[in-house]
Amino acid sequence: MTTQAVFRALADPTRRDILVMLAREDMTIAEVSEHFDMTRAAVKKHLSVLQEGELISVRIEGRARVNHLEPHALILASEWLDSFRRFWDDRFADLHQAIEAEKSKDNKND
Amino acid sequence: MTTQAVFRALADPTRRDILVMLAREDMTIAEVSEHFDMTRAAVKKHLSVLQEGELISVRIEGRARVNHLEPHALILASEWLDSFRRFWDDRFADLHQAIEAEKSKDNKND
DNA sequence: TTTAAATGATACCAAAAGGTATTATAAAAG
DNA sequence: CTTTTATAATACCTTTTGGTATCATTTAAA
Repeated sequence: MTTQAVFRALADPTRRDILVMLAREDMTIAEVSEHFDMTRAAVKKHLSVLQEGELISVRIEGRARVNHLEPHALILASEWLDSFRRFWDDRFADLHQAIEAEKSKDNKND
Repeated sequence: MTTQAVFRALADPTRRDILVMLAREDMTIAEVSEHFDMTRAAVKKHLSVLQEGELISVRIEGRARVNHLEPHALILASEWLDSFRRFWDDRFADLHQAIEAEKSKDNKND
């Protein structure tokens, strides 16, 4: 697990969506695929990238592969970002409202 | 500024290194380039990506372009990750030591 | 045991990413 | 004005990325 593997995994919007989905419940490849307009093979590739970055783990149940969120690696990214916190902490309150506005725009664009 | 633009900007190790450098002091393209084994043009491209993600701003001083860290966008990424915090908070203490070990390996691999 | 379901594996393709080299501009210095 | 410095812009190249299609493999079900 490297910082690079984690940030690379987070760089794709499909993969970030998959993480959000897996935060709610474990899912098979087929179940994850239902939520996207792409082939199962493409989704499988994204899941492989997430697994390489160790953001998810997989357990095999019969013929199914059940994907499970592994938050461990996310801590790495979170801590990397935290090292910049001194630059924004003192004006965080001022910025908070602006960020909320940005985030609502975001949902339409991502 | 979108979540996508921010995570895309963070996906490259050179760009993350640039952010760390700019956290210490504002720098021109030439100054940033001195720290990397690539052409100024390549560094300029990375700076453009960082600017598109609004992780840096640029002010023009004569013929120089001075790059400046803008932590605002980093908050967006930080908050996105924080939404997963409930998955790791209760076992954070257990994981902390393992993460420190991972990070020291990291510095060699990134 | 045949068949259907879930996934794995491979080859292939187009677009994007990361890089170089080259040429053009704009501003400071002599 | 000429020259040097700092950067911009463009064309080009190679590798990676995100996707498809196809075929093989494994497991559950009829």
